[in-house]
Amino acid sequence: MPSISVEDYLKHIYYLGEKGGAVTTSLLAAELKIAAASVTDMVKKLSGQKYLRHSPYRGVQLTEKGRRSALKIIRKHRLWEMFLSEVLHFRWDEIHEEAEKFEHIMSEKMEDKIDEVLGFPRVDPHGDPIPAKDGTVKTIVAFPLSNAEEGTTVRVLRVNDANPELLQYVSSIGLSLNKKLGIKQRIKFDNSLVIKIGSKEMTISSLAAENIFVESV
Amino acid sequence: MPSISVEDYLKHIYYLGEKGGAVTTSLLAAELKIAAASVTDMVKKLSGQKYLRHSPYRGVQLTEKGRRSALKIIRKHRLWEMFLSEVLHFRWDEIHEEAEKFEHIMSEKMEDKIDEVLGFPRVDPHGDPIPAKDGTVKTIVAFPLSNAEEGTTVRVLRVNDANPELLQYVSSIGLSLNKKLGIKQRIKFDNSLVIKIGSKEMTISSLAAENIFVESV
DNA sequence: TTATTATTTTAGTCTTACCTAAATTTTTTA
DNA sequence: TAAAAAATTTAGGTAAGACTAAAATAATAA
Ligand SMILES: [Mn+2]
Ligand SMILES: [Mn+2]
Ligand SMILES: [Mn+2]
Ligand SMILES: [Mn+2]
Repeated sequence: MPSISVEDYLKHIYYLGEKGGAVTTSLLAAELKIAAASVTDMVKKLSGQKYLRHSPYRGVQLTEKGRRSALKIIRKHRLWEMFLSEVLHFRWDEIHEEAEKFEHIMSEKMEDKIDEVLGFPRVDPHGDPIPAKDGTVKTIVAFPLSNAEEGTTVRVLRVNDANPELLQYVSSIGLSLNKKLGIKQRIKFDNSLVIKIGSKEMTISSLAAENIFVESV
Repeated sequence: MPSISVEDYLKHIYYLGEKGGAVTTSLLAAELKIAAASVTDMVKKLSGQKYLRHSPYRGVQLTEKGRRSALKIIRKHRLWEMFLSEVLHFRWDEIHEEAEKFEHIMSEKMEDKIDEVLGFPRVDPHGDPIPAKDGTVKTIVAFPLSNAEEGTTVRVLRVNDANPELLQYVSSIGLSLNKKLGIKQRIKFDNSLVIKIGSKEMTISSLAAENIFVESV
């Protein structure tokens, strides 16, 4: 069984890999909030255990074994978020942090029970896909709200769950998954957007819009 | 925050203390399945942090601080067992082991949510009291079934939850919490008991009877 | 294309929580 | 009540996973 640290490394390497581009030591160090030298140590260990390939000075890439392990943890994380939200009625800005701990100690039996109680959900409360047991993940085709064009209408598919303050803010303006938004105007000066939710118009900053993912409608 | 190891030490020191008698290094070592020398190390550390008092070569005793910490963990453990049993429908022989891990990572918020969802239970699925938040514990007055007298009737109040096989066996003979038992006969040779549950008579070994706690009725 | 800067790795430590073997203290037995 | 046995502590180590500082390598700028 991989340790909690190993699981966290694998998960974050997977996340960074998904974003595209090389997964470098410094990127990982920033993501995990661990010194670069420590990351190098661990990377060498994980490489020895065939979880990933390491080209010194270049970066890392998960092997199939590493990818599978990462997806197992991500599945547990997202199922647990769903459970916290649906069954224990936690707010959607609270669940990510709780899930960060539970993902490491959930047995497979617990994973199955929760999956069943929830009715085998495919998507977590932030719109992220829940990887299947066989290692399949549905990719969600969405683009950042910040790229939406003036005059179009979009639907919210996903919100970055790593920042509770973003999630609180997003809720507070009445925005949630599957809501439709009208893109009224883009402010040149700071790239903020004037959007319409239901009958209300409001302005949303570029930073917030970069973390909200939508599809054209 | 105490580490997982520290929490386990405190919890098991509390358990041993409850049984009466001195809590010695060797007792703790056996309980925790850790070498005696390692226990001495940790005991010195915990003593330095005022979780307990240590008389070298004599044993340890929790301070009020230590007792409080122990009860917090035990509360989480038993609430979690309740939750696994009531909400996720785990069998009563499975829940103790799962709870051993979760007790260490449950936040206070999670503890409160679960308490609420369960309707503020006082007793766990094995009949053990759930300590209150203020550090109060209801003592359950019960004696081992192995001490019951021939010809009496008793009610099951508690079953030792540390051994899954015992729990499976206990269920399989139709025995559960609050069931009434007639004590028909004690076999001198091996101290086994002939008991009556409902209309069925059966024999139960002395070892099993020592782990089932009852009251006279 | 060389010099400067940034990134990555290596070397050497630290802490936690364990271990075994040896020394010390307490308890039991003769 | 002294010797033997058992329990406990001390001494010396290990492994995991972190750290800082220094050395090596790669990327960028002059
Ligand atoms: Mn999350
Ligand atoms: Mn999520
Ligand atoms: Mn238990
Ligand atoms: Mn229990």
